[in-house]
Amino acid sequence: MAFSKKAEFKDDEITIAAFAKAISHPARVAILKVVAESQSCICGQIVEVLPLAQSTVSQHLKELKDVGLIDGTVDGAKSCYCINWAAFEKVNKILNQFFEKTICCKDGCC
Amino acid sequence: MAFSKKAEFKDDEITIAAFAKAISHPARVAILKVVAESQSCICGQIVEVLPLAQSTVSQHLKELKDVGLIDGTVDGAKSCYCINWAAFEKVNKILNQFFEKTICCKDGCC
DNA sequence: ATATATCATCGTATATTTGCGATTATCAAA
DNA sequence: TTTGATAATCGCAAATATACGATGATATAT
Repeated sequence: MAFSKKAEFKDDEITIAAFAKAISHPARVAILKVVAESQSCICGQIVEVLPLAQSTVSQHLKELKDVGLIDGTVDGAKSCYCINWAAFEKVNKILNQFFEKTICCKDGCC
Repeated sequence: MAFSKKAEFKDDEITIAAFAKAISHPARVAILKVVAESQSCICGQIVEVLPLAQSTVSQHLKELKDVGLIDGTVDGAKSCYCINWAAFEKVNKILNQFFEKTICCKDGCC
């Protein structure tokens, strides 16, 4: 393979793909739901409800944090994760725009 | 790793992740745009506008076909790909619902 | 019938992701 | 200070994804 070709695409295509990638694993979808819906968003409580080890959950949390969907604050020995609602809405908007703007321009193909 | 844990999550989480995965690579985002917007949707023409080899594009097309986003019809020696607009709308709806339904239920965490 | 064009599939190499245990760092409590 | 709890990070193994050239299959053109 030698190297990835991802960078050779258009910016908006790269952005859409990156955001989609963030939610392209069930664990991360589940984490977002748990963090959004629970009163507290302590890492340990997320681990409890997921069928994954603590270190694995931590990695998924990091990925979501890297893309901006969640914020993490150190709260003593614990870490508190929260949805970044602004980013959350932005991702929704960008994905939605992709689908809305990709409209049928063809007359009779297929 | 031994085995994937994807199957241990909830159905809707798996579905959302699978659809997101389909558009988690810039090449597939680009392909969807090209197929939707071009008058014809011949594989060769898609290859022309992408920085990828024919076999690679064919693989990405297969992934999009597997998830239902596009249909492929053999047209003589050529292959004609089209957006499955029903599936396209469904994916948009499901992703959108995930974002819309994941609302803030917390009062004062973080 | 042979040659050419188009595209899917196979085989392969490399990159990335996923997952876990072990370790480390930090804070709280004893 | 030591102990325990929490969570990030490291190191490793295995699975998946990405990418391409080569090959195969099919249809068209000569």
